[in-house]
Amino acid sequence: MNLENTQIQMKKGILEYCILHIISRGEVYASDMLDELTSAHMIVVEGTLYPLLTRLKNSGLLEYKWVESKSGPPRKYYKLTDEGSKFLNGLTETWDDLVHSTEMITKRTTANA
Amino acid sequence: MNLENTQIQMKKGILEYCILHIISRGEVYASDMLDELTSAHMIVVEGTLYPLLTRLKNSGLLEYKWVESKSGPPRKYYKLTDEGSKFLNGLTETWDDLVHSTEMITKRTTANA
DNA sequence: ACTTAGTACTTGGCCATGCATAGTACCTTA
DNA sequence: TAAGGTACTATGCATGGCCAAGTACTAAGT
Repeated sequence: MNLENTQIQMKKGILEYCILHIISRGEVYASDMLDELTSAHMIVVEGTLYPLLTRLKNSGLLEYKWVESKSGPPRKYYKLTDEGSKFLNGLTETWDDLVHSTEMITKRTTANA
Repeated sequence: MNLENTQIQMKKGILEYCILHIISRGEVYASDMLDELTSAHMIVVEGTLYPLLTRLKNSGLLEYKWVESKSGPPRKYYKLTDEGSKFLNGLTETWDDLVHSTEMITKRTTANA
């Protein structure tokens, strides 16, 4: 039980939410997402992102099309399906609730025993 | 891959943070924590809380003392160790960073492709 | 004494997901 | 042909929240 491990645990599920949000704003491929996540200081590695995208696609929340690239192999450009949009709405509510609940606890200063 | 499952995943690690925070404000036992978590709308069940407390104690972040009760079996009253206080400080920073990073992504409205 | 209900804590196994690591495949450049 | 970069894939592990069942102690009713 160390800090680094808890950081990892805290990220579980949140990443899914962030990824769906990024894709909701326009068609992107994996490296675009990594760039944006990195610039927001949300560290993610390939080995996490690619399996997540595959899971989301297999669940019907995402779809992609192959697009030729001028500098390398073709890329998968992702976008949300209708189901993905609905799912994202649900996640947004869940996340907002969670942040709010956490604030109710951590902003309290009086004891309760 | 459904909403309920993602809610569960999102809670990973965050609960640990909330529990440590509650204990940091005064000695409490498990039911006190459940009451406060419930009133903050953070749903937690016994089967989650008790193992978590045991893990935190075994890691040296918590310590407890038995206190007799007038209405049932004795209770374990928990408090933070010095190490637990330091750990909580680290978690606070991690959580604030994570919330901030998530906001940077979810409050953006312009596309990036 | 015995049963019933309530409170407090324990234990074992399941599952999803982030991560580490290694690997495949394609393109460009020299 | 070789070297390097880019993009995607596959396998297996560790963690922690959950479920379900169980133990143990107290109080109240008969």
